[in-house]
Amino acid sequence: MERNEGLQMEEVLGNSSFLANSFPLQSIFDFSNEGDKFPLGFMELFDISQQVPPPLKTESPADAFNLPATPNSSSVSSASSEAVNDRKDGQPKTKKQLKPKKTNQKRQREPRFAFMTKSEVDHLEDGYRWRKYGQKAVKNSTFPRSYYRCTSTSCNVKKRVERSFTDPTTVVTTYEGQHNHPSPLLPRLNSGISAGAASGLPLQRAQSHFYHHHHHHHRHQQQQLPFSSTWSALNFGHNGPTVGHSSFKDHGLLQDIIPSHMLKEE
DNA sequence: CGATTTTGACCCGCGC
DNA sequence: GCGCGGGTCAAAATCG
Repeated sequence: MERNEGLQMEEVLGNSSFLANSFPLQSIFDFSNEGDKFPLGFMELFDISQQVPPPLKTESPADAFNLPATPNSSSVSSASSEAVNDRKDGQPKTKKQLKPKKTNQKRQREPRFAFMTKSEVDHLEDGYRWRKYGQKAVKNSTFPRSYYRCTSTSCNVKKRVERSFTDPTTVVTTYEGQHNHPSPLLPRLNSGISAGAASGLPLQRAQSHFYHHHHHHHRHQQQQLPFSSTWSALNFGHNGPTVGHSSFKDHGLLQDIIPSHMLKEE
């Protein structure tokens, strides 16, 4: 029952609310390891134009995110490498709608990383094309969670989007996997970074903060935003992510992105 | 008319 | 073994 990563993150976010006050939008990254071929902390990649001190032991994300030009702030969560669930396979029971997928292989979940962003639109533009393949109600939340998959063939990157229940102005976006192809959009700014992205570094575009004051006459998701501002690259920092304010080791939270006990706790 | 979204059925692991 | 909850499929409906 406790697998509400989003909520957990909210919690974190909530703790660092001061952050929210300082920045138009914020995000929380959640990833776990396994791709740390880069010596850089994600913060550095975050804003390549200016060097930021490594986040390694930052207790408060805010410190590290003292960038005027970078509207995004982040914290790390964790990812579970646990074999979560796969799809179907096995034998058709008595139903007719079974898909004969004879792959008994457990789909190992790829590391996931998530971040929260203040935004009115649920689906943030990130330079890739996605096809929605599902939507489910989130427990303890009135907002649903949407599941997207990268439309590029052979690219199995998945993305999950849900609005925070405790803070409806924020959306939690969780990415799973890495793109193995360049972004279909984007002018041409993948010079040095593309290499990193291609090798194993998830690259995520920071959202611009002037998101909302664009216009909001309807509730359509998918909104084009000015690709210009900042680029943020996420790097897995082996361990020692900065979440919330506590030291946050990798033994509790890093297991499964967040057990959630948001409202049930008390 | 092809690509994408919608949406209920189905799957699966887990806790009881 | 059943029910719950998260996740996925796929047919029908929509969109562009």
